Amino acid sequence: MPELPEVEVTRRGISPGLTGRTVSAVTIRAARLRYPLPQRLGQSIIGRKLLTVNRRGKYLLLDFGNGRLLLHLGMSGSLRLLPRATLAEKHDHLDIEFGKTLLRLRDPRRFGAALWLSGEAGEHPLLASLGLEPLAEEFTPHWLFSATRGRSSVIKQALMDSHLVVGIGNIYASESLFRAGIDPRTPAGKISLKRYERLVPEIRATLEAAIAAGGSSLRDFIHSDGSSGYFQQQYFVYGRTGEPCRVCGNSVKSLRQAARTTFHCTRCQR
DNA sequence: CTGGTCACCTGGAAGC
DNA sequence: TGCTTCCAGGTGACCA
Repeated sequence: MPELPEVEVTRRGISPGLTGRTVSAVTIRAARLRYPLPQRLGQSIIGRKLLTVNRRGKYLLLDFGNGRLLLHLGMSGSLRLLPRATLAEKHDHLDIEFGKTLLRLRDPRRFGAALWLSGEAGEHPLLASLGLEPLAEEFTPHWLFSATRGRSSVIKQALMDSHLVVGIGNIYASESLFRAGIDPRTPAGKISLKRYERLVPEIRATLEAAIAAGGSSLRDFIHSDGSSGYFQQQYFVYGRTGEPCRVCGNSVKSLRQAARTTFHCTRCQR
């Protein structure tokens, strides 16, 4: 379930080995994921150098100078660096070869995306409407307070709205709200500035801790499936229905919000 | 414009 | 054992 931390760890995992390298081959094995795959990608990037690997929200942007390859991992996607000759398996949809190294996109549930953006990345509709980066300086308690005035939707959904703030998915929304002591059912527009002054730092701390946890497995990243360590961190509430709250011992509860499961502690979060 | 719901896809777990 | 059903999740589409 790649949320912002997993995508950032992926970026840090592939960037050093690929930046400045020249594309030697491209293989596409599927017609589409969320969107049709760019079947002519090879014509655009073979012989060109990868200049940078950037992240915007949960999107990765590989800049080749003449355009950018936008990648999204959906909920089951992964990117790995492998030796060129590594045989492809069932859900390996896209390979980009850089000499003897291979960048491989695997995505069993096909919720991910690969798009070739020949124009300015910011002009693409998928990127143009994105909200603030939660780790950027602009994401302040006062900004979130102002942006949510008049919103009747609950805070859990507001945090997961990528047009407001990017990168926070179901896991980190529940975890951040627990750490801030806020009931996930509270309307976002009714939360005080004082409470956002607690929530914003907790969002940052949650994301940064997850990046650090994944970062510790970066060394394995190159040769493994990239999943080691990411999800083995200790969640406070996520996926712990019926288990004791790590802070007060009360039973962790779950509920459905917008067709998603939310986990919370009714004693710690009010 | 806002908010709420659903489809997309597949593998794995749970239920029978 | 083997079949069926449910669930997970990010995001855009769609509707009220």
